[in-house]
Amino acid sequence: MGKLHEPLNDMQNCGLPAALEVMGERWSFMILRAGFNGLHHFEEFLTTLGIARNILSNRLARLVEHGIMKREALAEDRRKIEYRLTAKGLDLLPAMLALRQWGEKYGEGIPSNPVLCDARDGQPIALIGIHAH
Amino acid sequence: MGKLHEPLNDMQNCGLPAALEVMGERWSFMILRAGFNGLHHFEEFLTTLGIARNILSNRLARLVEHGIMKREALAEDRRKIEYRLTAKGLDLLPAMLALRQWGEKYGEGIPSNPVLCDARDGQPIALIGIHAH
DNA sequence: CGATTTGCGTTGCTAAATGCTACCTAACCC
DNA sequence: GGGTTAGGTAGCATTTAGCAACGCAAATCG
Repeated sequence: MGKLHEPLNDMQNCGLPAALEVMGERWSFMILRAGFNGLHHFEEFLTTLGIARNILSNRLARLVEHGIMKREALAEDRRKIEYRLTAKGLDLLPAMLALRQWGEKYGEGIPSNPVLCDARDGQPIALIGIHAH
Repeated sequence: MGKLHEPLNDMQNCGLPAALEVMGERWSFMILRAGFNGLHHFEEFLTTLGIARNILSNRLARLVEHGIMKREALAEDRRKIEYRLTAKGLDLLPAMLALRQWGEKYGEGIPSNPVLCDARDGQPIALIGIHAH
């Protein structure tokens, strides 16, 4: 693998704080996961996640504000708002999966169900890991 | 790539909440990153991260409690405590890098400095992504 | 030896985030 | 119009984060 130590002085000069500004808040990752699983509506998130209404409202607004989800009222029923992951949001899939796989590996009584399978051969995808260039 | 939708009913039955129980707390990932960068002592974390003392104390204790770091007093100077990543903690590297790369990709004015380079050819490692089995 | 510094942590208090419950409003349905 | 539904807000209790000060034992200095 590679060398592990980078200069210490650029501790701030790094994408991690930027990423954590939104995704570090409570529920952000769970909402993201729900989004990946095909949920798109306020009440769906609400009942599936067991989050408080005001928090969910706030979190969705922040995700939209940061361009991770987009908010769109349906033409057929303008009460209904669709929250959908943007490209920026979809790009969080590796991070989400890596975190999740770690949780499955070390968590108690968590079935390691493969989330994604290859469309060609039906095999589960590989673990998220470090790969050479 | 694979199919994206998994059954909705197992929303809880998933490694993500388990992972977020520790790593979802504020500062956890930043402390982890500091650990990967060779920091091992309380005051180092404190000054480098700009975190409050009591929070750092609490967060380190929680990381130790969850087996992500281990706490060991140095023989040479028993005041000094070494906090080191365990195997479980090191296993968070892919998640941390994926998050960080995402932050670099979309963050403003964040230099995409390669954190890890291949020891053989000096090339930066590839982006964390989804790979077939 | 006593005095001081160092490393790590705790305590007390204020501010902010979270969570619960209830309420609000516009859009749809009849 | 009256009732329902989807999304969101408001008020208040609880939890967590943050700041500054203090505690304390191991090391170091004179």
